[in-house]
Amino acid sequence: MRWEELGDQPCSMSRTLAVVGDRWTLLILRDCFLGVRRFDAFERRIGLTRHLLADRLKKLVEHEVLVKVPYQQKPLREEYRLTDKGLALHPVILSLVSWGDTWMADERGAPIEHYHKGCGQRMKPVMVCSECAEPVGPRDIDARPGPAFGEEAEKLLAG
Amino acid sequence: MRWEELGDQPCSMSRTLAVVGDRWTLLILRDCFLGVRRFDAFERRIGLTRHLLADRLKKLVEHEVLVKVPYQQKPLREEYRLTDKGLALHPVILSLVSWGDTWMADERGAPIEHYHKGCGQRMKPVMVCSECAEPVGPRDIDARPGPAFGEEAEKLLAG
DNA sequence: ATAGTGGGTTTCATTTTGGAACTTGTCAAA
DNA sequence: TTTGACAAGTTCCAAAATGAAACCCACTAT
Repeated sequence: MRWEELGDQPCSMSRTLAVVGDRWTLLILRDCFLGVRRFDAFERRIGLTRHLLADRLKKLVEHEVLVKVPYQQKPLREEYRLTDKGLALHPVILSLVSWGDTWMADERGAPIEHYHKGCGQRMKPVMVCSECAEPVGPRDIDARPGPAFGEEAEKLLAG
Repeated sequence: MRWEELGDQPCSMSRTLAVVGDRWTLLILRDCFLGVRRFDAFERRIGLTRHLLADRLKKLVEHEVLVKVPYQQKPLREEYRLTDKGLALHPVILSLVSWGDTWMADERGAPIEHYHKGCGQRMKPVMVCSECAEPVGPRDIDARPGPAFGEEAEKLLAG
């Protein structure tokens, strides 16, 4: 299976990964949430080649995760900003960072500390249920195929 | 920058991506959370080549996200199970799936529906602050470099 | 006139991936 | 007793993606 086919799977995770499931793309998005907007800033901070950076930014714009917004005319210069669709990826970034803080830190602890502006305390993100607000763990969720789950995909459940 | 260097960055996200930042790896983990444990089951469900599957599983075992557990002798057969470190990736998988449900679904809706066993209702995962339990959005977090943030990395903040 | 900046594109060698066949140890059926 | 199947890989080769470096273009500042 190739990249493009991934997006056609009857699985939300496959479809998500078809858009952001790439280490460079996720690092670009991390920087977007930190306020980075320009081509050369991404290049310097992330250390990827211009070639790939141009390609990944183009794909993110095609998928409407980022938009190009002019910030100057003569010569035309555009910067990349998160759309609502892009901003909605915040929990993804947050959970990746949080896992790294907990499981991949060295003896000095997490490189970046996160403070919640609302309560002022140092925090970790926690996943809860939208309906009852209780924390959700790996065994707390029942996944049932809905109407959009194709028939040909049913057989995979058996496998 | 190559894969391996990524894990040496003073950034929890880079370190996380050095372990799981790969579309196949994330699809393997999705299946792990659905209870898949065997080589050929991963192969059939995900549709990746055995070559890559073997490579990705080996890396996940090296990083202690999965463990190999024998389930039969003569001939020896082993299955892959999530460790505590692996189980801790649940919020990552959940947030990826949830984003896909919201932003990549077709007109028929999400392919899989998620029910919270605790309250029985159809749910979405929500990120909240560990300290005050309020939902956290992109603008609600203040990221400050901690003691483990290297000096050479400070300059990136300016860029 | 020269150098610098921002945002790329081109070229080409090196890596990674996809696809398919082959391996090893064991059991079960014809 | 040959044949086939299963599970979990490994090997081989062609095709695709990546990394490094150079090049391009429209401006601006010195």
